[in-house]
Amino acid sequence: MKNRILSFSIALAITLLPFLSNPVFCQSHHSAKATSTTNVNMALGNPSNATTSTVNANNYLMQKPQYCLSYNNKNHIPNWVSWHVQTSDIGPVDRKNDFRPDDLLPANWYHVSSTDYIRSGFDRGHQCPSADRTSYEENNSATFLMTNMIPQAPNNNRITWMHLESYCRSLVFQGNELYIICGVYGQGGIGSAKPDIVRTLQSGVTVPAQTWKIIVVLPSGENDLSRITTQTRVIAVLMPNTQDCSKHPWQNYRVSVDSIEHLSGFNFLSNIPENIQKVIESKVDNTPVNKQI
DNA sequence: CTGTCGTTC
DNA sequence: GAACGACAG
Repeated sequence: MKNRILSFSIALAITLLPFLSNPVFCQSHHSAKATSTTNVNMALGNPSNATTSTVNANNYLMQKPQYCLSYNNKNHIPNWVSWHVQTSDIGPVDRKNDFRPDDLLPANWYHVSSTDYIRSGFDRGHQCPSADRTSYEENNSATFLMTNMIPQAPNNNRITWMHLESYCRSLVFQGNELYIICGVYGQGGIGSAKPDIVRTLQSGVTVPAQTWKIIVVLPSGENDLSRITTQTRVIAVLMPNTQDCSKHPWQNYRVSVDSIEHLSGFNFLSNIPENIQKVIESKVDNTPVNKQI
């Protein structure tokens, strides 16, 4: 009996240790300024008022140490995924490639599997990128849950979108931390299998028409949203989920946050004071980007 | 030319 | 596990 309790305690400690030492998770506890939420990954707000009620199946909130999302059970893809990235999130861990269903979805819902995208002409496109979560194995592994994936046209995913992801990481290495949120809009994309518009994969997963992303750039520092001012750089893009997306670099797809709000009906950056939101959401980023990334 | 990143099969 | 494409350096 004694041994059992002892071995259970050890098992518990082993289970909890990586979790408790995970900087992403720990930081979520002292993001004092994040008002309605304690998770650093959605510190700037919950753009669709997603909830953890299973009744709210098409706007179902999932909070993970690595990222947060609103899941759409009708479309079988997330409405949006939100995360925070800083230098400590990027480490030595190899890409795990363990694409798999997300067991944390309610048991009676359809669980998208890794094979649902097979031969569809669309990539299993990460929302929170693998390369933004390489500090610990479990953090990288978490990005391969299918609730973090959308059917993404290969040229969108591997070229234009990836260049923006790389550019974001270069901003982190230059001494910034980023609050990122991205998601989908509409239905019907053009993948690599045929030149026609595809509305759903054979497995029933919705193919979005557009992908969008919003990046708030802050110099690395204490996790305090009061540092966000009218001068804070915000990059927002909206691009087609098609193969010819890559005809232009991501810079050409820059828009205002306002325009994505009008399109989607979401309310972004809602934890920032209104007067500041007003200014930074109406601008279109025009910072020159030297390299072709 | 090698390394990185995101993929497919 | 092998191979691919698009870069960056």
